[in-house]
Amino acid sequence: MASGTRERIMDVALRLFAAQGVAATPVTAIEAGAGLSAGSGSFYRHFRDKHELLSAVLDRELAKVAEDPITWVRSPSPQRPPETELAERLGAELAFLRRLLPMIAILMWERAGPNDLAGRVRQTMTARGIELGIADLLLQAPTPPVKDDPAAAATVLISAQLGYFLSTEYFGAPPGDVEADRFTAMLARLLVGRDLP
Amino acid sequence: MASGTRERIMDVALRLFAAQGVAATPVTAIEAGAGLSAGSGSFYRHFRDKHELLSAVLDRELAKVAEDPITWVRSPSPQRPPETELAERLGAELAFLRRLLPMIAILMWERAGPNDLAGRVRQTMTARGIELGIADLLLQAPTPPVKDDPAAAATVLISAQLGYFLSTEYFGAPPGDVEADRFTAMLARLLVGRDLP
DNA sequence: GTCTATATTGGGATAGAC
DNA sequence: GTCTATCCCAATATAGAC
Repeated sequence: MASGTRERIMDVALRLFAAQGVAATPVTAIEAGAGLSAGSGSFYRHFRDKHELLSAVLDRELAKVAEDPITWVRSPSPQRPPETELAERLGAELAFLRRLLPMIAILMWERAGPNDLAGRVRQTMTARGIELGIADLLLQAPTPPVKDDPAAAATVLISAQLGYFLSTEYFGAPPGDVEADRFTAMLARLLVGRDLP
Repeated sequence: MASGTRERIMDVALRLFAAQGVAATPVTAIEAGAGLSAGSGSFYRHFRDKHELLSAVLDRELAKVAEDPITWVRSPSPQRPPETELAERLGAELAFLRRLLPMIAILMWERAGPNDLAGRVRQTMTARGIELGIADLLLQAPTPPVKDDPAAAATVLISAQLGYFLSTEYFGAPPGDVEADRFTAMLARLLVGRDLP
């Protein structure tokens, strides 16, 4: 089918937009990447302009991410220590953020844009339970600080994950060159607060 | 002095670059903002091209930030509980990040660029003790997790700060709408781990 | 639906007068 | 050191043949 072209255009655009920004990605490059002739306006048979393309790409991607469940082990052995379970969940969450990365990258570039990109991405992150789904797990092993203010604890958790992720992606390395496993393990340990004085 | 123009150009450029990105900021806009005639090439009497301007702006800004000490209370009353002191220090750190914001924003936009922007900003953040200066404070009140792996704990700390900050700046709101004080207080509490089971 | 060709604009950069 | 004027190119978008 010839209208797979539209899909191919969106695939390429997502990749290029994320890699170099919307402004820095000429339509000609998108055409080339989609197997069309570089200077031809063939692109415009499929989208009115670049902005419409951007919208379409984001909608499709957000929809995909929204469908695709976070794959983490749904506590198969319910007797494991809570910090282990939490650490695993945190790892899955980092992977989920990695899926969102292209959109986050675009968001950074298009901050000033007319579309409410921030809102749209934020909504997906929220809806996917990145924010709220956490709180209930925290409540499984609540240390006093967490019990006092679960929302703040969840904020610390999400912030740490997001910061670690963005630092790795944008600065090329995690803060302090600590690998992901070590990071999530520590974060889980601090939240669950086992071995204490 | 007429060569204050160069400084004015850099001032305007920093603002515009941070607000809308380098690519989206035409030289004409910079000229206009600096009080020069919009279409004139007067800009080029001061900088060879936009890339040189970008470099100059970053260097100047990084130098400024490097000189300017983080203003936090250097433990005036040494008997305060460590989580209070830590919370204060975390607050000062957030303010410091806010100073770095324009450069972080530029970094996000210019990720693909030829200059090693990421490296330069990262170096400043590191040099300023954002990474290492933390560890010693942590050691003032080391909970077992922190004692076991101070580097990982520091990474959690920095990541949380960075994530909270970026989320606020780019998504328009902190994760979970928790204000800064509540956030830093919780982070400090989790790290210092006072009241425990 | 894709091509070649082209109109058109916006922005980077230079020339030369003042 | 700033101006006016201009060149040049890259990129958007369209026209019309196939």
